[in-house]
Amino acid sequence: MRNKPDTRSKLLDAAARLFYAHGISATGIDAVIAEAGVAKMSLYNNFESKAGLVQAYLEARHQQWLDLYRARLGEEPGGHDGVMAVVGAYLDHAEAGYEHGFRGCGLLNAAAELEASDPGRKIVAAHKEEVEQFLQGHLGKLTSPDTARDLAERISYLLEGAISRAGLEGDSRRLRRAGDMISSMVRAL
Amino acid sequence: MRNKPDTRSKLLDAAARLFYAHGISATGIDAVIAEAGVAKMSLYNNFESKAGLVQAYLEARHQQWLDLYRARLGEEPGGHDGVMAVVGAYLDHAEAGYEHGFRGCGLLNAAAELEASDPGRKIVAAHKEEVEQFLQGHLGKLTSPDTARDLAERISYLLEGAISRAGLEGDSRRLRRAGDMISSMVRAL
DNA sequence: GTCCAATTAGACCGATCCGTCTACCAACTG
DNA sequence: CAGTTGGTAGACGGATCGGTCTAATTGGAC
Repeated sequence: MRNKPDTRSKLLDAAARLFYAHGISATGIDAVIAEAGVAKMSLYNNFESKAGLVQAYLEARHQQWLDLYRARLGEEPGGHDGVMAVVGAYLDHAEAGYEHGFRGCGLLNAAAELEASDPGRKIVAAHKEEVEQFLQGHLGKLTSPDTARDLAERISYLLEGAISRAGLEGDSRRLRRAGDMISSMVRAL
Repeated sequence: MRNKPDTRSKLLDAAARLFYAHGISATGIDAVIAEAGVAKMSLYNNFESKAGLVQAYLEARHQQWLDLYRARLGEEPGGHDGVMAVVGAYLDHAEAGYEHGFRGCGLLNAAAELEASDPGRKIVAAHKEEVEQFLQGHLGKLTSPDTARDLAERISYLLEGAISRAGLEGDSRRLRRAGDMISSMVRAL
């Protein structure tokens, strides 16, 4: 195996930057390899096609969110803290300092330019479903299963709506306001 | 002036179908004119460029939403009915029977593939802001201005989040559930 | 030192991109 | 009638698209 700089990672990082900033279809293969500083054949050695690179991008983005979430999540968090760890992961993503500006949730943006039948949409749908499950788990410590389920759904909508509107405006303020709403909803349980 | 079939409308309708179903960058000019059944020069007689066509698409989509909303809005609606007219417009869009499937809010999807600096994003941001203002106006009939403002913001997030998740799943169920949440929130005022 | 697998730069492919241009045509206006 | 307007069909251009290929080079593993 070759040593560290890791061609595949360079490609994935470059693709992530460009896909997020300019969109997926607007980003050509040549732009990705130039940004990665890598030969074109290296892309096709590591990924089956552009679609394969997109798939890997979606999965990496999902994993990144999980990492942010786990970093926010202490051990044995209470219900309120657990919910706020989810909110915190959204805030971290929004405030990550993108070169070309914050443009909302990368996974939602990607899904928005994929055909209805594209398997990438399922990845994004599953990711959002998993986030809702995390919320439901935390809320279950504070209230009945039925209430936890309903509230998790409601909080999911608040978060996704807030990050969409925040993306349109280019900053995280609306996400912070949604976080405040969510915090007080959970505290009121 | 030429008579009815109206070349410009044919182009705008064709562009709307293709842009919504396949995304904007993935839709070429040649596909648009083929779908419209129109010569290429007719596109450039009616629009400055593809970007101009996109701009017109965004404005038309905004106008369509306003039409759906006004159709739902009786005269002198009460606060609850007014809010539910907004919700109804979202539902109408979701259930409009797209050839290639429901894929969420066309304006959010479009914004998702526009650069942060693209003027089209401002159109979408302003549209969402206007929707929130409508909500605030209706809620103002039922409660204090401060509460109306806060609740309008919250309902906006619920709606945008619900339509995003509904789009990922390809049907309007999540939007209906959000509508139920919103209805009971407003009734509780 | 020899081998091997990964990487390199870049030529090359056919297809498609957005946009321009020409030449012709149909319908309405005066 | 002549003139104007907006449409048609399609060739054309240069750029870029995703993807393949070759030939030379690299850096361990043995």
